[in-house]
Amino acid sequence: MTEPALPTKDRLILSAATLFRTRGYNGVGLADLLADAKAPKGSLYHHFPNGKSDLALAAATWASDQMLRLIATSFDGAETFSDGATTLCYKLAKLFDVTSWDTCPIAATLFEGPDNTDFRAHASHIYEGWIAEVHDHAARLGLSPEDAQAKAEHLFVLIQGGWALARARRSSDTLRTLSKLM
Amino acid sequence: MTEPALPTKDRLILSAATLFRTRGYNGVGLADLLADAKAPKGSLYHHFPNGKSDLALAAATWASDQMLRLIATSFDGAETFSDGATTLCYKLAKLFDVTSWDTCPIAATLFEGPDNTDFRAHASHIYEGWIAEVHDHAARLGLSPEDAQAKAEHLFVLIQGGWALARARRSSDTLRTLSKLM
DNA sequence: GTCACGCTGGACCAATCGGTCTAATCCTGT
DNA sequence: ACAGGATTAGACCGATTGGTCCAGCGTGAC
Repeated sequence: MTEPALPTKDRLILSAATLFRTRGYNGVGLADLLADAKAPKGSLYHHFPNGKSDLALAAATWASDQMLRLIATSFDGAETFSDGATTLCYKLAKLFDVTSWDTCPIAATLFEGPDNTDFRAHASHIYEGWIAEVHDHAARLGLSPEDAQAKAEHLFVLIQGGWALARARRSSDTLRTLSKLM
Repeated sequence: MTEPALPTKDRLILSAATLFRTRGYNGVGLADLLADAKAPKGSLYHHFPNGKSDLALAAATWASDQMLRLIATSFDGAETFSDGATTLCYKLAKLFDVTSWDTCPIAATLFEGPDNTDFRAHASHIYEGWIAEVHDHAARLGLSPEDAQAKAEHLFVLIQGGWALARARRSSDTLRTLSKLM
């Protein structure tokens, strides 16, 4: 399941991102995590001195970077904001089908942790990063700063909500029809 | 915190709904649950033979009923669909401020359980119930069946996504501006 | 060669997990 | 008053939890 060629630290992050995403922070024990990453307990606490919580922050950041890249590639070739938004929704739908993601990985990983303030701040920072990325593309495509901000937040809301409905129905179609709602 | 006058079974459901909502299914141990409900372990397994998972289903149903009632009261006095939707968003914003809800209670309770198929089916059924309730009000207010369904799903998506953003920002304002997006 | 250090492997720990079981108690119908 | 089911109270259980600790491994520099 996990590339054995990857360095241990990366394998831990990848396994954590995958498992937290599907079962939530509290739903995954260190035993499962280490078995999936094929790493011993010593390595975990060497790379992440604070253990599970440190790993969760790293996994969330990793997942966020993936999302940022998805946003960038969706809008890079777009002529209009609407085009970029539609492409993003279709890419997310494909991702939904491939990985059967159960939740927004950030929510699953960060909104349960023991140290709520740190986790919550990190989650908020990540979400604002996504919105900022969309905002920048919107501005580049000609929207006024206020319109760009509004559109970016609107798209965020649609994607979060659309993902929730897609998960409940186990169908990615909801995500594909999202762009019609903008 | 919990009314001592309520029967034990109801106290268990109420505590479960509250705790699962804020910390997620796996984030709450039976010890916390029983302490909050001021009930001994024997009572739990008397009223809910399958223990924690039975209780989670009951708690989710209870939370869903609350939401259905909120939808009904929002649309009952409304002249147009838009009016009802706006009222609902404002009521949810107030609820957000009062309870500091962290997640959609259904998602927090049901999308983690050990028996994924049962839990998932229950969650899906509950969500469709919300959409159906909105659909009926929309149809009553003059929308065609197709429009009513589309509007109901659109509102569901906006609320789910808007709640996620409101939670990250710790501000209910996001929910109040939602109705402008319909 | 050998020293030092980043990393691994896993034994071990107290605490907590969800769940079982039985005795005591409460309540209601007669 | 009494019977008997419904409910409560909590001791107890094995499994698992996240975390600590240290001995050993591999590999570079000198």
